Amino acid sequence: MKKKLASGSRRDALVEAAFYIIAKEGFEGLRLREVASKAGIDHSTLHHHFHSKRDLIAAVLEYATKQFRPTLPANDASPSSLHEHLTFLSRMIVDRPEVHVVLREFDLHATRDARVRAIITEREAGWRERVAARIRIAATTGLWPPQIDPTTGAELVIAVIKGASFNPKRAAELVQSFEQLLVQTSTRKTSQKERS
Amino acid sequence: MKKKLASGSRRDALVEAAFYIIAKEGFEGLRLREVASKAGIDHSTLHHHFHSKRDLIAAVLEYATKQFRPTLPANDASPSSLHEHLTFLSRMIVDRPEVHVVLREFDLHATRDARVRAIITEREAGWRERVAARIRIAATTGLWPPQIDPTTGAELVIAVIKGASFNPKRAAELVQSFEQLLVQTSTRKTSQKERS
Amino acid sequence: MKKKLASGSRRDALVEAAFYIIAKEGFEGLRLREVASKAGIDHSTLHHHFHSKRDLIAAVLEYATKQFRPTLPANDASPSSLHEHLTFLSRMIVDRPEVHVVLREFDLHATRDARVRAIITEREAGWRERVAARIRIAATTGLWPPQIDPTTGAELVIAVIKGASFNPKRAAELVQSFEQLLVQTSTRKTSQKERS
Amino acid sequence: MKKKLASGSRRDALVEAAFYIIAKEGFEGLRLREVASKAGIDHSTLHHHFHSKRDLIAAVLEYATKQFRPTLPANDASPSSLHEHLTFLSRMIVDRPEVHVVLREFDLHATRDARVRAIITEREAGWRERVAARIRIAATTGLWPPQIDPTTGAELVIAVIKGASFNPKRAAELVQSFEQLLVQTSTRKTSQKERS
DNA sequence: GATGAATGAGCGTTCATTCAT
DNA sequence: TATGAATGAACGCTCATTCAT
Repeated sequence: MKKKLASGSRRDALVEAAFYIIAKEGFEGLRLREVASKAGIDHSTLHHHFHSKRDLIAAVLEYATKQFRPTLPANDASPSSLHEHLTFLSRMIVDRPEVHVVLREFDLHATRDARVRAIITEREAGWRERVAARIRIAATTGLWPPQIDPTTGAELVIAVIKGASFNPKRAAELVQSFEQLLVQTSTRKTSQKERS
Repeated sequence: MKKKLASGSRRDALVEAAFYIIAKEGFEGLRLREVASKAGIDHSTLHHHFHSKRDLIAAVLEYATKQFRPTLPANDASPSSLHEHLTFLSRMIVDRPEVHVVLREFDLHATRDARVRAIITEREAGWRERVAARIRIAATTGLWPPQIDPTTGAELVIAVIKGASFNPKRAAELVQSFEQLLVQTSTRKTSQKERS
Repeated sequence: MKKKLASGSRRDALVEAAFYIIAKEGFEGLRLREVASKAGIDHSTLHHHFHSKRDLIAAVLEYATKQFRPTLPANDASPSSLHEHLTFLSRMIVDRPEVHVVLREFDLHATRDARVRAIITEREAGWRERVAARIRIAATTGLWPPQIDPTTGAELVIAVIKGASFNPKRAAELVQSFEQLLVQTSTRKTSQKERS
Repeated sequence: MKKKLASGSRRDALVEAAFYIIAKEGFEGLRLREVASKAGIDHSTLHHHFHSKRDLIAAVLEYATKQFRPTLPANDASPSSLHEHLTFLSRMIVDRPEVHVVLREFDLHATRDARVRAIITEREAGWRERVAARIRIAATTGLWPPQIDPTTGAELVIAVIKGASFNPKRAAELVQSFEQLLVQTSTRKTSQKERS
């Protein structure tokens, strides 16, 4: 006998199953039958929860991006909030590489699926803004080089994170050395100001 | 009437067709019938040139990585060789975004296909070494911050390029601002030395 | 409109269709699409009932061997049970030559398919034993020449039946003359005993 | 460099290769590419020797039946010629089981290919006649029971041989016990005559 | 909501055959 | 003779989806 689950949790189980399959096999390896069987239900029942494969995929994207939320450091206004953000992200890459791997799959998938593209674009816009905000704060305390404008800087930060996610083993040191570039520049800048 | 092509060119046509399909549709959208018809031959003839789909995929990977070779700036020993490399790569992302998109597809695909993984690993090791070598030169002329060791630095450079390839529109400015971080750090460093 | 059939009967229909195709075309001529269309369903539905072609083939083998069961004379202990068995088998060859033809196909196929081989070996061992048992009874009543041991005799009987199945038109007279060999030997034996 | 072979020997090599493939894999497993590569030539060259697959198959049948010729005991008129024939055939089954296995494949194949059927029918008619002739001689010397007419007897002999060919391991003892049936009947018969 | 049966498009691959060289 | 390239039909099998129960 299968355990009866609360209304939404069967849906959640399906999304999680799909998430892990995409992480392991990529979009090429995503088969609804396998998703359903991982969630312990018949493959035709899956269609009661998701009208089509694309619906499930969209739900997986939502799930993947939400992985960040619950653990995101909230103190956005702190001078070290950029550092905290980078630390958080590089830890995510190390501890849960699947999350970033799946998101990279979605980045590439976005060009082929308008629905995915819309979600990705919107989420990324939000991320970019928040990073830019943290950069602005960091800039005021000498933790970000002022000659690099926050918007482009946010783009660079995002690129470093995405790039690092392809190499989870070295992601931590890689992000750390990126931060060295920022901080030493700023420190020096500060000391110059102090000297003058 | 069958078209007659020089030996090998049919094969090349198939590889190029597959390359562009992967760029547009991803691995999920790669169908041998479509590849063959794009190359103007019957789909069963494709198997005369490539034993299996995996063989074709491996050939596409070789093709994609070779896209860099012919246009790579050769002057490796120049002090600005790192800058030239970065400029070259960011231009590639802008001018031929497909090449990097396909390579990102392969990065993700590598985890699922040992043959692809082997090629990717080997090529990337070569790239990493060459970048590290350029970094060492740059470090001697103050174009690279000496506190960041060349090996980790190469990793960082690669991450920036890979990350930038997801955003071709802003790749140029993004890479440029990354270089600003390097140069200004070094410049300042230099001026410090001069001051002392 | 889809036809609705009682559960299992679709499966049976597929097995029977495959059986008759093998009888007519041999294993070389067995195509799943043809099997499915003979059973009135789409060829992909066949895979809902049989995971693979080999599964279907195994089911056909079970079906073919079961053709004997329902009509097998049960009175194994009767002195004439061997005769009844031979009569039954030669009638089968005449009336339903396909059954034996398919079984000969399986005999040859067994060397190439371990699953088929296992089933064939097991069934044949059972057959051999039952024939040997009937021979033992026949021997006690002078209907089997005692100088031929029942195990080898069973082998001989099976060989005669298999050989006869290649020539359905003359199978009856052929088996009959084989029995003449047995009976006359025994009769003579008996008369010898009587004389002594 | 391939050795140049005399005109017919390449053809022979193809036929032999096909023969052994049929023995091992059956008609289902017979692929011209494999035949050609076993004979050391390109698969399209095979079509210079055999117009079609059916032509090759017909040639294999000729080859298989000819396997008997060179070693067939010639002394047809000897009283023991039937015994010699049976001994020869059962030895063939033991020593070269492939020959009989292939012939059984052809027996079944005959129903589907008129050309094969014609050859088989003709060869078998010849065989049947020769066996009947030997039986007639044996009958005159008490080595065949006179109440079984030579034509039907030939059929029985052929059936025994065909049936035995499915079980090469026991073919020898099986044929031997068949002969016991014949000889003892006759011997007894003879002794009866002597007694009377 | 859950299931089993069914569908149809399509996939990678095979293979006998043809043809130009 | 021999080969490599090409063809087209067909094969076993997959998979998202539909539908009646």
